[in-house]
Amino acid sequence: MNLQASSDLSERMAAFENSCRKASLKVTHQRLEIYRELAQAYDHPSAEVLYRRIIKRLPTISLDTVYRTLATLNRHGLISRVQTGESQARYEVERFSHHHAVCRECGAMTDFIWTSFDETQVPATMSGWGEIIKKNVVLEGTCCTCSGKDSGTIFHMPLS
Amino acid sequence: MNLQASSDLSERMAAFENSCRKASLKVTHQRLEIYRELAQAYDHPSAEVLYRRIIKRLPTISLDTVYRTLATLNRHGLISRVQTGESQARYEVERFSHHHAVCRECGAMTDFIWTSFDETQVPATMSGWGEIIKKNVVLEGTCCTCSGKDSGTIFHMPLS
DNA sequence: ATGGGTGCAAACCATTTGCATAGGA
DNA sequence: TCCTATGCAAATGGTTTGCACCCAT
Repeated sequence: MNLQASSDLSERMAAFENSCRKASLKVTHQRLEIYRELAQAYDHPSAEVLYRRIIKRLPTISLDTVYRTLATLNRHGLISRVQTGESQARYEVERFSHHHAVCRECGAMTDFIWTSFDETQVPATMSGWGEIIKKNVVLEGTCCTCSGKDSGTIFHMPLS
Repeated sequence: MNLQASSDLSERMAAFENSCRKASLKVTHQRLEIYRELAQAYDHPSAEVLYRRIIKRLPTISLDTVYRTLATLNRHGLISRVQTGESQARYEVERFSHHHAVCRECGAMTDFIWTSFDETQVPATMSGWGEIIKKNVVLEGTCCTCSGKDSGTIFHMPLS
């Protein structure tokens, strides 16, 4: 999953600052830390999980700010809220087009790439629906770790 | 969208009763009415929306029972909880394999069939993930009604 | 300087739960 | 009869909001 080396984090942070300015969002210390943490996370963390990680470096931040910032960044398209059946909303920085597989047992969410799907057209019956912004696949099932048949071929990141 | 005539509703209710017995769930008046209402709904209603519809026929039913019943039926696979980014969970009776297009403006959820997608295999990288139970496409965007370019080719059912 | 952003605490609201009763098996 | 399901009400928990202060622009 580590398709990007951590060395380009500063590059991504710079891009984030630019995006903020373009959207006339103030570049605050809190927003930088929230984005940095999410950009480094590969487990689609919830607001609360993110908060627990950030508070170690930024002890004065409040959970409210994390909620508000995630909502703001999502509204501006800088991050994505991920659809899940769980009670807590989860977020990610979209590094490239990908899809999700969610385990019904443990909630682990695995990214995967499916280029040939990305290139297909939606069926003709949907051509009149409207403007399609995202086209994603969601797999649901039981991951190998939970079914006890872990083959070790898929990387799992625990949800802290 | 009305692929099934209402005349087969009694048939579906009978099948539902059988499924309940098979799962050793008691066939109560409330469960029958909740299922009947959901089986006739084409707008993926939330628990509350469903409750407001059912109470007209069954004035003594409580919202809790609707919540509890939806959770129970979902757990047994008799109905499906639909993934959405909204705060309220929405449900449906799966009549046949289909996918969803969700309008970011009005929340309308449109079903569509995509047989060729249903027949495709997931990418080889996911073969080791685990047991896949569902494989669904979610489209997000702006429906024609909201963008003001309604062509009238897609049927929209308002919520509530 | 000034308007958006933050922290705090209180409010909100969808959903869940404890408990006594009612009704299906 | 026995145990599950229901109704009521209170609790829960993720998320949002009002308000005063602070800080990036």
